[in-house]
Amino acid sequence: MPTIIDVAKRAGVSFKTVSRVFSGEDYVREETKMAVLKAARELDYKVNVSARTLRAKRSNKVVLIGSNPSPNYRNLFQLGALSACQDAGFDLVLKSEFDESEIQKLVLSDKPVGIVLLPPASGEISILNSLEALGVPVIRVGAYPETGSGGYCIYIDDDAASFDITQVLIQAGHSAIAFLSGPLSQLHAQKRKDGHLRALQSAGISPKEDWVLEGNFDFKSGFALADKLLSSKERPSVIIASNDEMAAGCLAAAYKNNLRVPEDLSIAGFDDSPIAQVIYPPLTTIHQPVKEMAIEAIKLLDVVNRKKETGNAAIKLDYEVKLRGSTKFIETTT
Amino acid sequence: MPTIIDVAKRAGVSFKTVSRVFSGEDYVREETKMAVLKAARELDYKVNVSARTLRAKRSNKVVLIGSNPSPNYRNLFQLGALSACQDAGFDLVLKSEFDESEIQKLVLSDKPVGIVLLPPASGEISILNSLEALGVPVIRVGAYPETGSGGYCIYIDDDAASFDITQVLIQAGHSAIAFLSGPLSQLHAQKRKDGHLRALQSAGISPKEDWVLEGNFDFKSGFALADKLLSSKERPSVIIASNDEMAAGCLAAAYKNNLRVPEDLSIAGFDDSPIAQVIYPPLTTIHQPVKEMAIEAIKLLDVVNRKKETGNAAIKLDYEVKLRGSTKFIETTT
DNA sequence: ATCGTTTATGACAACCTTGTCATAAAAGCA
DNA sequence: TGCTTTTATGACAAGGTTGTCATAAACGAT
Repeated sequence: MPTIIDVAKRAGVSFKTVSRVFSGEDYVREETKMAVLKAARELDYKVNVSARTLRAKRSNKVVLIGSNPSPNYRNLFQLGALSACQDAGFDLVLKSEFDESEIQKLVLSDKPVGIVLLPPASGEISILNSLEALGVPVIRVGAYPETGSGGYCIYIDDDAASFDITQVLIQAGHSAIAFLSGPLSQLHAQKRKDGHLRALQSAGISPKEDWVLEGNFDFKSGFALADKLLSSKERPSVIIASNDEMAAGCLAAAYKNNLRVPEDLSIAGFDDSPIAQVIYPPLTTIHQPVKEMAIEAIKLLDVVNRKKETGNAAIKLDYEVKLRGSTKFIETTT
Repeated sequence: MPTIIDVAKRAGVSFKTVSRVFSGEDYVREETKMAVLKAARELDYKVNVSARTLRAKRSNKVVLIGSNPSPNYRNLFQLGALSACQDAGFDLVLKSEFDESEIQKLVLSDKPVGIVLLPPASGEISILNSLEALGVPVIRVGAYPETGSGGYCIYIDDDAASFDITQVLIQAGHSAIAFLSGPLSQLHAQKRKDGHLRALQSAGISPKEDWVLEGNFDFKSGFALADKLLSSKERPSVIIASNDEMAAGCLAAAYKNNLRVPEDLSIAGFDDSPIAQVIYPPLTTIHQPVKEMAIEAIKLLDVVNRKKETGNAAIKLDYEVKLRGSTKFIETTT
């Protein structure tokens, strides 16, 4: 493997200049830069990450902490993050849970480029604070800038998305609408509920208290709650779940109760995770650009890494209502 | 952060001796070793991986190449590999696909501890050969020692597992059995089919040609094939799919065709991936110890890494038939 | 023309570990 | 005993990069 010195010789400059080119330092003439890059290309030079890390006391690791209960969401995010990391030359290190002392050790010994937090960890202020104290850039996915003082946030407008999907279902002729929220201690779960209620209100529908239930973002709670809803006398015509896992649970409960979807019951989810299309009928849901969020997260870290200073920013991405087979359009007799 | 030198001072030995202790070299008195470890503990010393990698020209990266079409299988394996890597002090680098030139570059520049291949890449001899030529240890998951000359194999007996689940269903009273195989170019897909046919034969059931179909290990092909099976005149009483994704597709097709599972149709899968319990009814399937396979894979690499030499071995793990709600036991009127 | 500032480049040390070689003590053997 | 071999430890260099400092040229302002 060629080193910086080989490239320097070939380009006729000092090895320090080559270093400058590859570490993105200033003060290299455009002409010199080109010559260096040409020489590097000819030799197929690759920077030695270990040496760089050793000297610069900064690794190329990105730590992804994913304690999200939905494996589909996690998996999708990982995939996006993975390819973005490959492009940026970062190593993706996965941690399944947030363990303060472990992370602290990791940060101190490895000096990672940054830490990406998935919900619900991304919403916990105590976590944010302890990471900021370590001076490591933090990207919070699915968290809002109004929570916590700093860090970088990447999010969608959960409130508006929930409003939209509810509105669409109302326009489809539904009025007996049940809603399964996530744990309300999580801000995005709360926002999804808020948006839903707002849509009901603006349509003049008063929410039935028994039909707004709190789940846990997983299949099991979705199944249990929907089973309860469907086995009682008065049934909703549609259940909106706050994520796709819970929606899958609703679907299961429907079949258990001998109801056909969407003929007897409509179901909607949230996330558009892979599971949405691996069940029958495919799920009406909110498409969240999870992969794009991952890519933005890594891009952000790349910028922060180059600038060598931490700041803060918030990126709001667009969502999309996906109408699929799990919801029925009721003919309104006008 | 303390270095090897700090530890050496505290323990009253040379830094080289400390290095010996941490890199597992021979020729350190037990007594000295203990003193070093004590000093290291007191200082909370951690080896600097970059420095080690730089000097030893060997990284602590494990490359996991997962081109498996079942995201659930991949995800589960990743999780197991991840925690095992953390224990062993390895970094897990994920690659979604096998790209010969990319991998070659990676091996040459990073000198990874080893490469873990998931199916179907693990079964392709050309891949194995090109990796062996690079001299990097290869762990093949779901591949058989009889394929290819070397490397390390971790697998289950697909033939026997398929035999067993088929036999269980026959004993449950089924005789109209359809089977969806994976792509027969993949050896484990072929074995699952073989085991199935063997079980039919040993029960004196002659397989219907139209009921043994080749799918692609994904939801879509499972759905399409089952839809075809179920919309024809003569229906099987059970469909055995070669993995859970395809079984989920069968379930969807059943609902589409207005059939109740398991009342009108039984379904069985293979893998016991998370999806098996996130559908309704939960899937009768073969539990594959995917996490254990991942852990074994990393353990193997750890051993190989310490010995600094590549050999070969094969580890066969146990499977288990999981009977769940998706299959019906037919009362036999004796 | 002179001086201060910015731009561009180089020389050299430092980062922390492992590899190589040297050396001394202990053990094995004739 | 005297010799070779094994065990145990240390001194020192090397690995490829970036940080620091020095220096020279180019530029701008007086």
